[in-house]
Order: sequence, then C-alpha cells, then structure tokens
Amino acid sequence: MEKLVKIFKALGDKNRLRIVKILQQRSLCVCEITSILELATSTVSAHLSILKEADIIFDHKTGKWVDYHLNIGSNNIFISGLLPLILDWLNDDEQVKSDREKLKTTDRIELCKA
Amino acid sequence: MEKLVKIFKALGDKNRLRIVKILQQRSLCVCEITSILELATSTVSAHLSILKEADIIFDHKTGKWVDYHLNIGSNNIFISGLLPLILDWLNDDEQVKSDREKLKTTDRIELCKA
DNA sequence: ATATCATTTTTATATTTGACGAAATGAAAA
DNA sequence: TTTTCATTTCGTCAAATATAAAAATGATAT
Repeated sequence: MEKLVKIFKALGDKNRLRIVKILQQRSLCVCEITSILELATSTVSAHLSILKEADIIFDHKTGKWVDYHLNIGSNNIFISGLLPLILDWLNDDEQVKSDREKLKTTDRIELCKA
Repeated sequence: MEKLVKIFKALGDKNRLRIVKILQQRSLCVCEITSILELATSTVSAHLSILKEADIIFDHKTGKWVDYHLNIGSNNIFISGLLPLILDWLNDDEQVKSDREKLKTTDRIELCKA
C-alpha cells in the first residue's frame, strides 16, 4: 500500500507529470529538463528523485550527464499498469504539446555549456 | 492536466486509498467509514470531499445518511482507466484485509445511534 | 414546531511539500 | 593533480495538506 501511495503522490504534481510526458519522447538529462520546465536545477533534481524513488523513472550516467528514462517494462505491477495509461493520456494537453515543441529544439551540447 | 493531477493527488493518500478499497465492497455512509478508519468525522468528510471532487466517488442521500459510491462506469477517461486497476490491486494488502474484516461486522443502524 | 442526529463547514494547528540559492559532490577534462 | 561542470544536498521560506474540535447545516422524527 505504501508503495502505491508513493507512486500516486509522485504523479500528483503538475511538474512531475510534465517530466513524465517529455521523457515519453526520449530520455533526457537534468539540464534539458530544467530548460524546458524553467525551474531551478535543484528543484528539477528533487522532482526526479521523487519519480525515481517511486520507480517511475530510472537514471543512467553517460559521460558527465545523468540520463533519466521512463521505466517502461518495469516489473513493478503498479508501474506496468499505470505507465501505459499515462502514455496515452494528455497527448493533446496544451502544456504537454508546448513542452514537446520546446524539446524539439533542445540540444544537450549547446544547452549545457551555458 | 489539472484534472489528472487532482485525481493522482486524491489517490496519493493512505487513508483515501483505504476508503476506495472499502467502497469496493459496498457503498457506505460517513459514519461507517469513520468507524473503520478510526478518524474524526470531520477528517473523513474532508477526505470524501477530495475523492468526490476528483470524480472518484459520488454521493447519494438515503434517509438521513449520505451514501458514498465508487464511480465505476464513469465517463471520465482517467477514472475509467484507473479504477479497474485499483480494484485489482491491494486486495492482499494487510491494511485492506483488516479494514474489510471490520466492515463485515459493521452495521449502520447499530453504529450510528451511538 | 422542535428536537435529534448525520454530515459539512469553520477554525486552529502541526506536518509536509515545492521552490530557490548556495554549498557540496563527484566524475571528466585539461 | 587541478579545474570544470552537471548534478545533488542543504537550509530556508511560503504554501498546501491532514487532522481534530467546535459550530453550522439540514433533513428526519417526535
């Protein structure tokens, strides 16, 4: 029960749902996500930690970046039930569409040297 | 998006999940739920209001009681996707089992005259 | 009409949460 | 090794949330 509560809590936040919906497009490093959400790096990092703790995403170091991935194919029964629904939902949402537009022109190399 | 956030927020609380899982057995009035959760009536009423606002449950007056029902068969695409999953989940959870045991011996008439 | 009683609303308090900037971390590059 | 730089952790603040007691509501029963 605690595990499911943690998952719903993690999903019950606008900015964390935005993160999930852009990670649906491709895996991203913290600075890319930060640039799209326009929040402080530390704030984004905290959100990612909550999503990771709930098993919704996982991370993988590549070079000096930490890549975050949606945990598609998780063994967690809650996650494997919920993620497909969330992937289907909100694709017409204005916020999601605008975040994804921004993502198209987001280049990690350019972005993170700032 | 706000609507989905509201739903996940509503589900991201132990006591509200407990309520959903006992309403799965049958519809219940506030005093029955209060007796099972062992929380103040006003607290339970607040939780029910949050679940109702999220469209997860609905209420129906019968006599002097207000009956709360799970919103099975809702037109809300989020609810109709999520509720079946939640109905499947947690049925082996200790808290859920113990709440349901308690529910078996809960009689509205006896209970609410106290 | 009045009293009763389930429920909701109000008020108050304690805890949790989301946000940011600054400092710490840790790994890659120089 | 030292510097650089993406990321995390820490300290703090404001806002939101969970809880309960008390007061208000509203409908039923006397």
